[in-house]
Amino acid sequence: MGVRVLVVEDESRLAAALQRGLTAEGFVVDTASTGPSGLDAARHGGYDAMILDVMLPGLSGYEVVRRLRAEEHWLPVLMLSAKDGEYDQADGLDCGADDYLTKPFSYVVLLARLRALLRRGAPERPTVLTVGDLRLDPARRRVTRADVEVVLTAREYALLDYLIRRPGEVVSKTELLDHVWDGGMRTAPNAVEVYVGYLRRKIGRDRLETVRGAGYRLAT
Amino acid sequence: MGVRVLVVEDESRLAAALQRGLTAEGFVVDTASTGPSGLDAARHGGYDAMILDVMLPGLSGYEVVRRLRAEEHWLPVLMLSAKDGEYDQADGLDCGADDYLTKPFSYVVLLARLRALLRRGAPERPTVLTVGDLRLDPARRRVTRADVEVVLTAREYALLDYLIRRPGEVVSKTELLDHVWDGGMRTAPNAVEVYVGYLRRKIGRDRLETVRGAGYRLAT
DNA sequence: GAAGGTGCTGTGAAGGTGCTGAGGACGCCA
DNA sequence: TGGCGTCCTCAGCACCTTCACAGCACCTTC
Repeated sequence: MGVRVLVVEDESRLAAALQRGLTAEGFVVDTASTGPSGLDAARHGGYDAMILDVMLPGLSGYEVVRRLRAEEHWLPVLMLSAKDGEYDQADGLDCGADDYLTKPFSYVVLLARLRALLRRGAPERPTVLTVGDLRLDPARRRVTRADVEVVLTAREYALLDYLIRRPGEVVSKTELLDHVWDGGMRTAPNAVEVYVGYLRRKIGRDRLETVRGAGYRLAT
Repeated sequence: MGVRVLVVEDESRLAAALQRGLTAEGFVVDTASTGPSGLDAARHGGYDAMILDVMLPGLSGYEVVRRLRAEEHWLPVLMLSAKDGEYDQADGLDCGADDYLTKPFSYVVLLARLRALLRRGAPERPTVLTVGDLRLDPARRRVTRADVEVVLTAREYALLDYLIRRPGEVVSKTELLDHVWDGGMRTAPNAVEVYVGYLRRKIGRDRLETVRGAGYRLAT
């Protein structure tokens, strides 16, 4: 007997597509189209995993997971949500979901994540990274300095993210270009200098040391 | 013998669920239900990790970690807390916890984080090269002499890096030109002499011996 | 002791390295 | 369409590093 998956999704076209696709992969799929009916099915249906939309009539996806967890049902939950900004990924994970996908998503990615969940491997949300009074929360994509939020652009954030995982170590421009920028993109090394400059203005000039001829170092 | 985990949680249903789940995963699990008893068990039980609720009778989870850390117990701690706003994630991390989960949480996520914590147990200590009171840390690209930082230029650093890996051995100028300078560049051997001079001024005159007609040797 | 070899160091030129402000390209949104 | 934010390039500048050179000190050899 196959692996049983519950799909809770009110958009009937998407629900049907998922059911078809997952069935073709060998899963046994049931669907529900409202919050309450999904919750009920999850409680009693003996499923191995649940794919759960956030926007549902009757009860939101968040609420469904929250109630399940409160009742100590540990069914793996993969949440789906439109990227409308109102809700974000951190909310989804905070309410007890195991993984999270933003619409529009790739079916292949969904499948991969579902399989990972079934293997009991929730994606690890990294801890909040801290260096001095600088704090970076990857799940929320938030950076604070002395508890004051610092607003960073995508690139600035990616740069800080890379550096803060190796505090005190010297990281070369080439390495940064490879990992923070797209390695194949042939961005000029000067871009690194420019963004180091931006970052310094936001997190403090002395926090990011230049090691001439070698790279940059986040002061510990 | 398995990995030993201590669960400190006063809600008995959750404690039981965790014990059951973690045991099924192969962990050896003990539980405590109050702050003081948890602290005591953590001190003396030889656990590999602790899962610790914040709200506990007798002594809060924060206080438990704080006291453990004050006594220099570095047991990995995963904190659990209700997201009621009064306490937040930062508090948990600030008081010395290693990771933090907000209730309601996903069991799979808890498992993933716990495993991450146990893995992280052995923090990677990059090699530091030492000769006498001279220390060179390649990752941080930092050189200290009697614990005082010595600031080196790129070339000086490269030279010292090369020499410190062969302490006590005589290294010829040609070899240095080949490895520290670009071998093809046809730099005059005098450059080596110049940089040996620079280095001597910074790390101490007697640390770098001249072997006339043969090369240089880093005194051990 | 003279002569030549070897190594040391101060000077200064050349060029390298990094920082910054300006501004173009692009995508997004109203 | 225009305004805005972001990304990134470019050019100019300031500063630092590197290295050649030359003069000198010292050692070795004869």
